[in-house]
Amino acid sequence: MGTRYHGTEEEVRALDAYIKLIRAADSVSSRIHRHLDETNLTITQFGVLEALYHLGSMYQRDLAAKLLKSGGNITLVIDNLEKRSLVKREREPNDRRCIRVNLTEAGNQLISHIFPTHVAAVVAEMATLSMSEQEELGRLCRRLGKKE
Amino acid sequence: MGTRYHGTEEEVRALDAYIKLIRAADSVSSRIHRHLDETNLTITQFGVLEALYHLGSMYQRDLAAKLLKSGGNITLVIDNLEKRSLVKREREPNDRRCIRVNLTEAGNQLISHIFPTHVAAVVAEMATLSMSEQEELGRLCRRLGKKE
DNA sequence: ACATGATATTTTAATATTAAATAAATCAAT
DNA sequence: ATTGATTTATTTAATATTAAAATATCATGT
Repeated sequence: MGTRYHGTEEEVRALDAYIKLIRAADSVSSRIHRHLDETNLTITQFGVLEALYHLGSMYQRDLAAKLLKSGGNITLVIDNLEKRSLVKREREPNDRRCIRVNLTEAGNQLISHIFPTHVAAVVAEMATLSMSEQEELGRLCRRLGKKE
Repeated sequence: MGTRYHGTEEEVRALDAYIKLIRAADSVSSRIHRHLDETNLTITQFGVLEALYHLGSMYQRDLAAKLLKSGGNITLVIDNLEKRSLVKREREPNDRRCIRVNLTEAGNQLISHIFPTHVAAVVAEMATLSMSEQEELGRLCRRLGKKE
């Protein structure tokens, strides 16, 4: 009972920073996305709508790359959004392997309605840190994420 | 096509820091846990074994709280670990609602074998940042995570 | 033209994850 | 002591997620 890990200073510092990073991302993200409850959107579904809203219609391949998800996953997420008529598929004539995903009118209405709420939630959540601290966090995280 | 979000400075900074935080946590965690591939353990399964290894036997309730997962999820994860004989369940005599989860000998062997690899991966990954940067990241993340 | 290889999507099988409903055990309070 | 509320674990239903296999399409080189 209670034998916590005792490593070198370097190890303890790395483990500590790592666990705090994971926990912060987890709890911040779940608080920020709480407003999605009313819409019955999952985080990934929101991510798809948001990408289409800001970048225009996209291939499933590009959605997968942008959202860091597998192709099979995107297929299912698009299926579920399509069932709710929030997006529609369209086969690309020039390259019939590809499928272009578009917002429907309903999808566009929904995301344009909830995106400002999302921004407000992000701002409120990050306001725990000062402006310069947010910038510092961004710098550190970018270096950590950008490895390969 | 390509209409990126244009908000106030405050909004852009918050959104930027937020997305970098999420991406860093995601990619760092997936790189760190790559070594689990050989063991066929999922991240949550690893989390359960690690908690039991360092804290001793625990109730499912406490595992759920520590790993920030729902009770139903923990039930399934323990099911799958139990199938592989890595943990065992034991009803608590004093309070028969509770179930105490223990490492088996095989579970103990496995986690004590892979934990040093895990630590090495964390150290290597976090070495992108200097010691003081790791500490700064930890401080910022702790404040962000600790809200409520 | 045809074989080969690469790419995009879908499907399948397994686990994760949550919310909600259920069942069992305990606790509290009159 | 009995009723009522709380707590713990399980089950169920739905979506997420990945890896791997299967399909379909395109591109290339001969």
